[in-house]
Amino acid sequence: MNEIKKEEEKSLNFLEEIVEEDLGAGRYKTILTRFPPEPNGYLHIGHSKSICLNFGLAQKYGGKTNLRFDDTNPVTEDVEYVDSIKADIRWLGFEWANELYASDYFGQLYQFAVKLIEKGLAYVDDSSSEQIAQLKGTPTEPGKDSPYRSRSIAENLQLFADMQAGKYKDGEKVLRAKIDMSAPNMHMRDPILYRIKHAHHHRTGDAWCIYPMYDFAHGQSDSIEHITHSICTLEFVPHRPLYDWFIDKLEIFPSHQYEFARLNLSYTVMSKRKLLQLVNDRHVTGWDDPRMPTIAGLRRRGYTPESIRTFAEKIGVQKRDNLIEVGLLEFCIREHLNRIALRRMVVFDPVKVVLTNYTEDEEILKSENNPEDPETTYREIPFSRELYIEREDFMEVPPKKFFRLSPGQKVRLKSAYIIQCDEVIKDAAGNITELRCSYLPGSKSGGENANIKVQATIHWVSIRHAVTAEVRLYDRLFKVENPASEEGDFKDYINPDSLQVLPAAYAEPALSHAKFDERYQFLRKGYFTLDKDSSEDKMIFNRTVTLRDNWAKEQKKG
RNA sequence: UGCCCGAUAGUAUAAUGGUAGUACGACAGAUUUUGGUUCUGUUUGUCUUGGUUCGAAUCCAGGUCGGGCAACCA
Repeated sequence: MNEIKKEEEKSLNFLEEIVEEDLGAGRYKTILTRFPPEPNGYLHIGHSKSICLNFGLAQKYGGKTNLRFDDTNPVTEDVEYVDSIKADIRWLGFEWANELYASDYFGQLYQFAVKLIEKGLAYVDDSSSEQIAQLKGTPTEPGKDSPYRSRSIAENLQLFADMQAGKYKDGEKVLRAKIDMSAPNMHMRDPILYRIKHAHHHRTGDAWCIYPMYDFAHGQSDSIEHITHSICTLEFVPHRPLYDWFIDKLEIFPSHQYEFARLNLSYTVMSKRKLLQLVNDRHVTGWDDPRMPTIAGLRRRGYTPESIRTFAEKIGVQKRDNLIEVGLLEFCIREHLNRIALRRMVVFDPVKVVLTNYTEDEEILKSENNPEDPETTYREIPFSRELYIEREDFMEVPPKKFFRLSPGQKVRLKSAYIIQCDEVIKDAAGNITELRCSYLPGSKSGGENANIKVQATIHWVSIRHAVTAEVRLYDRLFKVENPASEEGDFKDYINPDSLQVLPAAYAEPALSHAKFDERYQFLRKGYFTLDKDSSEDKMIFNRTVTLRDNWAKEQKKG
């Protein structure tokens, strides 16, 4: 009976449909995908969609995925990025079949170019970039042939060899495909195949002074590796005819390109160019600033690989432009952290509570590390006469639906006693400095008065036993949903309050053993993780995400 | 004003000629020693106009709107 239901739940996305169709028709025995980053920046959450798609597709259908660095432009690329990209993919939980570089194929690509020249399908052009742009025409007007277009095959062969041999300076000559200067698709108007760059390449060093363009490298690299499904983003759709043209003319393995819509996330930006600006202009502290949508930033913020993979799964994939609500990402991380995070009590903005009728020196109480854990373990929490509670958990004149502490009212201290507020002490300026309360004996867990109902349970710490920690609270980086589509400079929409630092929050002593790979829920506050800036004598916590907060919602309603 | 891609609740995503479904959100309620979690319920949608058909989100035609394309970037 569940057969049909299950079938429905597992509806395929359009890429899975293509793969199943190809496999079913026997076009391939097994599939091979690839993730092809250019090592010129850090990976971001948008890349994780592509990573999950490429690796996920291969995993699902028993195939493999190559990691291939698209390193055809030596001036923008660097090994720093190669290393970070590999680390990020591994952290996300994927392993590639082969680590490859487009630069591995420079020799073969050169031979492909020679073959095209020999077939009369490529020529060396001496025009300047301005002249080439001039003759290219516009989307609505056809282009015109270059004066160098009709050079003989022999001359082209010689000139191209000279280009490769370093006889010319940057920009003096290019190699172009001879296709159709009046093609309605701009990419087919004799695209440039090779340009001269006397630049040091991070892998091939100074072996080459000519470098292939993206269009002449990507498809051929796919083909060399026998990639069956080359999945990329929508902006490459107009490149596909060219991708196919090269494969056809070169008579090489027919890889096929398929395109999907890139991920856009609300309240952030997703282009490397913009992210680089944020770093360079010091709007953030680096590529791994916890407010950045980079994988490194999300990791430092406390996101888990599982949550990002779940997110990629949930957003699905299609060819229409999209703007995903960041709320969905937050849902995914909360869902995971709720299951794994250790509960701890931390007071951010303290107000002192003195239990006037508490006569013991101290006592040790117990509290769950994680109530969601089927095998719940417990930690010890010291309790004493003087405590801190959150300032916002007390109101002298409470509004209607305020359930917390107020004069004459009772609340429960989590895993401890019920207390009642008897007296409010203020300084000369009228600020509340201390709350004099009485506790209800026998009201702690297991006690004879433990079942008395109170409206709220709040967190607390014993002042004498508290440890301090710096807490960094993050908010969205931008004030608007889609900064990239807004008028003017996207940086004008940066949220000035995206970081709030609390130099000293008061935590229960159990938190002093915090570990870098551990996740914590500060009760009623949110999920936190230790930041890499922490030292032996100073703990620094990043807020990954807040808890859902219906009380805040209620307050907003007025 | 050329070529290409796209349009299903607020946001995503299914339904592949036959009951418009799911998730997130929102709203309401139950449970709760976290105003958390969990559970239950409610809410809102096929861009438009024609056509084909017994039947159209789906096929066809026109329109509208959104996006991409004129780097010696990828």
